[in-house]
Parts: sequence; structure tokens; C-alpha cells
Amino acid sequence: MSLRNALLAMLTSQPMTGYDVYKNFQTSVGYVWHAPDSQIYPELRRMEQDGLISGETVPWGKRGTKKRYSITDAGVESFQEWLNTPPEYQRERDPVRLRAAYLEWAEPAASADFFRAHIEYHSARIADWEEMIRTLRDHSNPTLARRIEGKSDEEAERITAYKVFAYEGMIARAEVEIAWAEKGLELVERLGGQS
Amino acid sequence: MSLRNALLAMLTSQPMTGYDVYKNFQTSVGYVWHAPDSQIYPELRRMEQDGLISGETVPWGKRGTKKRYSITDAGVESFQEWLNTPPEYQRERDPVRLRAAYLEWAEPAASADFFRAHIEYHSARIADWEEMIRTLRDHSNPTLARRIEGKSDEEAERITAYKVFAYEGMIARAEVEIAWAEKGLELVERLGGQS
DNA sequence: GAGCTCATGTAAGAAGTTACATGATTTG
DNA sequence: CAAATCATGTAACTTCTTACATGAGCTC
Repeated sequence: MSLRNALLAMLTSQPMTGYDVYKNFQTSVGYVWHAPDSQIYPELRRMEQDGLISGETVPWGKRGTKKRYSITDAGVESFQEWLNTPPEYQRERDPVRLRAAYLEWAEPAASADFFRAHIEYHSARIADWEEMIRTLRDHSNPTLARRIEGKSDEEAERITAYKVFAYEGMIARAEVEIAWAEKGLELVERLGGQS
Repeated sequence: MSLRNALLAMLTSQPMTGYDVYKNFQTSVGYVWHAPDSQIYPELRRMEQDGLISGETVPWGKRGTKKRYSITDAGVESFQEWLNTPPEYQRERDPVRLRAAYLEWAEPAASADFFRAHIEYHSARIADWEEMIRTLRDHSNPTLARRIEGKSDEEAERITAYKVFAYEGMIARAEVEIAWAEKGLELVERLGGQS
């Protein structure tokens, strides 16, 4: 159900078309939740059927049209209900740790590449999230700007702070991944792999 | 494909029945990878068809039988190929961070409960993994004992070290989650939620 | 012999991935 | 006018979850 709530979260800032949502999933919100277009369009239709959002066909260019969805009161209620419900944790499923546990079967060079790739991946994510935090802090983020429009300074600060805090959590975790992978590189150098 | 590789990883230590695998997924290996029995039995059958493992029907009690699977040479090769291949990262999909980013819509009490649940969950996982590391370090872990049987001290140390290292990675990440959630509690206290 | 463990499934459905497909509009 | 962007899908498949189902063996 998180996809549905990610969509509701987005639509609390402003009405959007499926394509707008798709774009957001590739950048901003996509840094915490991603979904492909093949998942987005059908889900939006289902949500409209369930009354959580309402779609309005608006003209686009001369002949084209597009469908813009707005969150309904029932949608806001459903979103808040989700936020107020205790989280459910899924069982662990960590392919990276699974691999690491069996590196005695791997070639040392491949193991080193594996850790280097891990460091690179998480470094790139940190750069994304730091940039995101920057645009949140200086309010140059258009979605945030729309969101805090007409709100008091206190409210604007609160809205911003939670978003920054979420991305800070992502960064902190990625930093631990990098430190772990660096330890992994040392380990591989010291122990090697298959004999 | 990680389920398949988790199964191969397990079977590198010793032949096992589907039920043995299921048990392991509830404890030891289950702390990095989990799968329900409804996924395990069909996957083992598919792996046998693909020649990665071979099943042997052995008697169990007076009339009962069970099927014990052993990894084949092709299975070891496939497992090593996976270990030697660069990792693929899936797009982010983090329900906890998604929620955190929108806590201005939640009730402060529910937000605090959310962070407290997060701390509790990760504290429990740390306890599991620390216990796991203990049984690996003192070689009282039966699966590890089987795995290092007849191996040199150096090899035994290497095998153990990678497993300990993997669990240490899980612990490090969980500790960051706890620290983040503690910051979250402060934030909620300072900022509150919906007005 | 009751209750737990060992053993092995099926079935329905939700969630997510990958590939294929099409057409209008805007921009350089 | 070509290329990029906007717009919206379908189809097949894999993965995972949840629930239902059954029966033998072992232990107290």
C-alpha cells in the first residue's frame, strides 16, 4: 500500500497528471520511493475508483487532453490514517549482505569490485540527497514552494524540517554503507577469497 | 534471483530438506534473507529441474520419506558466478522515510509512537545479530561448524570473518536507524504535527 | 494420546519489473 | 522538421504475501 500513499503524499501539494507523478518519481520523491509508469497509471485509476482522488480531463495543446488528479477529502483522511498507524516491518531481505557473507567463494578481485561499486552507488545517492536538501532549505524546490504557499513561517519550517530530516536519514544510512564497504575492502585484501 | 542464491549459499554447507531450509530462513540466514515455505518448496523443485541441485528421497521414520537436496557442480558454478558479478541496485523504496517526510500531516503522539516502534524494532534485530555473531565467533553455530569441518585454520578464519562482517554491517545500519529515530523524537517534540 | 515438530504442498492475489506500443506537443 | 518532451497505456512475467491444507513422526 505504500505506492498508494506515496501518490497521495505527492497530491497533497497540488493536482497532478500521471506524467507529473512519473517525473517526480524519477527525481525528488523518487529519491525515497520509485515506481515505473506502468505501475503509476493503473494505480491512479484504481485510486479514483476508490474515491481517494478525482480526475479531471483538461485540454492540452490543440487537440490533446490530459487527466489531472486532485486528492479528495477521503484521500487526505486515508493518507493521515496511514501516517497515524504503527509501521509494519517486512522480514529482512538484503542481497548485499547475503553476498558479503559468502565472499570466501568469490574471486578477491570481484569482491573488491563489489565493495567499490557499493561505495560508488551510495556516494552518488548522497550527492542526490544533499542537493535535494539544499533545494528544500532554500525553498527553491518547486513542490515545496507550492506546499508552503500561504502557510505561516512556523508551519513552513515544520513542513520543510520533516522533509530534510527524511533525506538526512537516507544520507546517514548511506554513509554507514560506505564505511562498511571500506572495511570490506580491507578485509578482502587481508583474507582473499577462494583458494 | 537472490532467493535462488540464498538457497545455493545454504546448500554449500550441507545437503538439506526443504524444511531444513525453511528453519534456517527463520533464524540464522533468515537474519539477512527471509522466505516463506510457500516460496521455498517450489523454488527448490525449479532449481532441481535446472540442474543446480539434486534431490534424493530418503526414508523418514517407518513409512515417511523426505527429499534431501545437494548442490551440484553446476550449482556451485552458478553461485560463484553470481558472487563474481557486479551488484545491481534497485530503485529506492523506503516506506519509513516516506512517512517521515510527511509527518506534518500526522498526530504528534502517533509520530512519537512511530519513532519508538522504529527504535524497538531495530534494537531487537541488533540483539539477534549480536547473538548470531557470538555463535559464529565461538564456532558454536552448527551450520558454520559443518562448513569449516576439515578446513585449515586460515580458511576457517576467512569463512567466519565474512559472515561476522556481514552481520556487523546489519548492526551498523540498525544503529544509524536508532540514532535517526531518536533525532526524530526530538523533532516531533519540538515541531509537533498537524495544526 | 495430545501436542509439538517435521514434512510438503496449493491457490489467490498483490506488488513490482521489463518490454512493447502509440501519438500529441513543444522546442531548437 | 527533427528531436525531445509530454502523455498514457498494455502484456507478460517474476517475486512475494497470505491463507488454506494435510499428514507423518516424535516426545512427554
